[in-house]
Amino acid sequence: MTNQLDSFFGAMADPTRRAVIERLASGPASVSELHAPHAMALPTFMRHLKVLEDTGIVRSIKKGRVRTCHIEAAPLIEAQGWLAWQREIWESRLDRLDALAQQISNTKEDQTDAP
Amino acid sequence: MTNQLDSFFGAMADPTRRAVIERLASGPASVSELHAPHAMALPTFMRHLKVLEDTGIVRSIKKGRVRTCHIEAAPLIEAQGWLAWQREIWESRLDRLDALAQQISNTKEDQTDAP
DNA sequence: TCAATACTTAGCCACATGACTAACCAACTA
DNA sequence: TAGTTGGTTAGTCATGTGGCTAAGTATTGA
Repeated sequence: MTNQLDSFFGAMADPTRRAVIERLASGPASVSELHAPHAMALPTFMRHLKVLEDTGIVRSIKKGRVRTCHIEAAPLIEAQGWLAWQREIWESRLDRLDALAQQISNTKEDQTDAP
Repeated sequence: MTNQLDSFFGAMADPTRRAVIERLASGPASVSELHAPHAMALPTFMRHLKVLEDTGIVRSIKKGRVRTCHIEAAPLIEAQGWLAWQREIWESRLDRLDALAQQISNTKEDQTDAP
């Protein structure tokens, strides 16, 4: 279960791989098209692609000698969800602290007003 | 610039570190409190904490012999923003494809209707 | 059919990462 | 003040990751 997030975040931790995602967000592309802007050997680049495919972020089909890649949104949405969830918990806690702080300051006011 | 995302995603790629975030989302805690549920040596755990601190996701203050940690939302929000941005591009592209598909099917209807 | 194209496989190397133990320091507490 | 608690530093080790070259396979176009 957490394994999904492990490999997703791991995949996104590399700038080359994030660049591939950014490129693929605007439409499918072949391996060499994706490789072109990156100054590294093709086999090295292919291994980055493999990481993305293994994680399920990218899918590809080979037709003839060309492999075309496209993006798969599900893992991206899941990770975004996890982050949103954490943020929600964190922010609701801040709200509670805020409420508590107000409560305390109100009590204080009562005390100073009363006698 | 992208370096920020690099280290953030790298930090989140480990289940121990994500568990720490999940714990800290519901309030600050000391190192030993954070360590307790994890079956690993303290120095090992401390290095996970260091990764989180270096990335700016966690801050800590030492008072006496106790170090108390709390979460810092900014990097979390930034990463969420990046994911949302990618998703937006991807979805708007799907919308455009959709519109294009409709346009084509309309043209087809016109053609079949006309003669 | 032959050469170019588009990957693919195999194998190597350097450095990063995650885990451990052992020993240490500093601050409470009895 | 002596022991305990809470954290820290140092050093070792195995595995993972990102990079390379060299050589191989399968399509495609001339």
